[in-house]
Order: sequence, then C-alpha cells, then structure tokens
Amino acid sequence: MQRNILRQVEHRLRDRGLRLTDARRAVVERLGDADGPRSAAELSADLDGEVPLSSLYRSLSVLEEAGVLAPHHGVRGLTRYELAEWLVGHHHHLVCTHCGLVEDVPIPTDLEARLDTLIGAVAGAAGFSPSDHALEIEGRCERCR
Amino acid sequence: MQRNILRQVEHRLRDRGLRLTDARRAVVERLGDADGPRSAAELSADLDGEVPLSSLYRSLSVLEEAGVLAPHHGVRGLTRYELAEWLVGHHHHLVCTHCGLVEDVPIPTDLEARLDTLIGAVAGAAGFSPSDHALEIEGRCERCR
DNA sequence: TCGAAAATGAGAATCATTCTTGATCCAGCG
DNA sequence: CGCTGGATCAAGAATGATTCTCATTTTCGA
Repeated sequence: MQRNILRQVEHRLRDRGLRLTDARRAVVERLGDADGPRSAAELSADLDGEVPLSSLYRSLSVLEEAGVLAPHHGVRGLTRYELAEWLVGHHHHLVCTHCGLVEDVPIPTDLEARLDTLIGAVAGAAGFSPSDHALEIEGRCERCR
Repeated sequence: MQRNILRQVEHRLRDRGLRLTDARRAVVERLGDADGPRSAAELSADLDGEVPLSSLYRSLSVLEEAGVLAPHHGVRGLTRYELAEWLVGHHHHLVCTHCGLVEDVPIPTDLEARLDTLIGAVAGAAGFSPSDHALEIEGRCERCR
C-alpha cells in the first residue's frame, strides 16, 4: 500500500485529537493491502491475534467515526470495512454469490458520470438528497465459476 | 397488494413440496404492502406477535430458500427481506443515512439497459459472470432532510 | 383413515458486536 | 523531572439478532 495513506490518516486523526496507534496503523495497513472489505474476524486472523478482538472493534469504530473507514454490510450480520473513498478512490464491488468474496472494481469515469446524473434524477423525484451510492455486482467469481 | 402474488408464491412453494401456511402467507402479505424491506422484528410488530419469533425466522428463511424473498443486509447486523424481483419487478433502493429507512425506487428502463451493458463489461474484465446487481442510493430522506 | 413429510412453538444456544470498568500511556505543563 | 488529564487499552460481561433443538401438531396423498 502507499505509505502516503498512512500519512493522510495520521493527519486526519490528529485533526480530531486522535492518535494513530499501533493497532490502528495495523488495521489501516491490512486494509490498504486487501483487495476488498474485511471483517473484524478476518483482520484478527490476519493480525494473528496481536490485537484483542475488543480493541480491534474499538479501533474499527474509531476509524469509521473519523471517516477513515467505510463499513460494508454483507451476509449473515457480518460487517466488513474498507478504506474510505477519499483515500483509495471511488469504486464498486463484485460479490460472489457462491463463496462470499467481495472484490473492488473501478468503473470508467464516463459511466460513473452518467450514473451520477441518473441517480440525482431518481432520488430527487423521491424527495431524497443523494450523498453517495453503491453498486454491487453479484455473480460468480473466477474460482467458483 | 396484488392477490396474484399470493397465487404465484403458493405455486412456487408447491413445486418444491412446501406449503403456503398462515404464517408464510402473512409474511408475504405484509411485505407486499410494504414500500421497502422489512426486518423480522418489524414484521413481528406488524403482526402484533401473532407469529412467534422463532417461527417467523423460520418462515423467512424457508421463503428465502424458495426464492420468494430476497434478503437485504443493512446496518448493525439487521437483515431485512423483500419480495423477490420476479414477483415485484426490478428496482433499487434509497437508503437514508440518518434514520436507516430503506425505500424502493424504480429506475427508467433506458438507464437500466445502459447499466446492464456497463456491468457486463466491468465484470467480464474481472473474470466475473454477473447474475444480478443492486444499486443503493444513500442520502437523507424527506423527513431527515 | 394412516403414515410420512412438513410445520410449529418454546426455549436454549450461538455469534458478532457493544458496553463496562479499571488500568495504562503520553503530550504538555509547571 | 514528575504530575495531570485525555486518549487508549484489555478483559470479560452483556446485548441483540438469529439459529438450533426437540417434542408436538398439522397436512397431504395413498
């Protein structure tokens, strides 16, 4: 992952009187290397239990609160997190209906622009003020094909 | 809701050796009248506790298994269900980031067509076989504006 | 009408997540 | 240098949604 990200995160936390501690840095690093959202349990395994689960959850919610992480709610009450879009850019998700894998995928800017226009129209008509959107493409991944 | 739906559901269940019992009918009726996905707890309240929670959960998973309901995973480990698209047509969701309300919204067919094309291209490039997609528009609803 | 399969209800059990409590760390200050 | 308060941490209890168990009941077809 780009070391740049850690600097941005540290700065953002500092702005809010928070610190970039070891646990938080570890979480950001793992998510920066991942190719999709990760759950607390997955991160804990990645970290080989170096961070107690309770602390890990707390780190995740602090980072979410600070806008560093974005939550992603998937199957069976599992919440997975990923780095917020201001850190890694706008993207969408491919979700494998068979194995549950979630993978990031970028979308060409021209389509994204059209999507934005459409969303504005649809939401406005319903009295909604759209602030963001998420497109999930479901299907079978390469391995589960 | 259209009575038609109940007939289709009954037929589909029958095909799989399942019955359209009182509890299942009640669930389908409530969801048919709702303007968005509903959780087990919300349905239980709607039904004034006529159906025990354990039975309600079972009904929901049987109906999901049979392809009658589609699950929708929202914040805080809440799973909400709605009638599957073959019963009520393709649509997307407006999600209020403030109060959590989820509302159905139809999308003009021309945009939907463009979306499909795009999705095919993006997914194909990543080795995915897309079978479905979900677009969630986040923002503030009329009341939380 | 009988028997097998399907369905039910009540409560216990599970699992991810959150809360509570008390200890620890650290930057800035005197 | 040592104190002080906010920030952080660890450990376990608590919570809340969901699933499981099991004994009982209902339903459908032969």
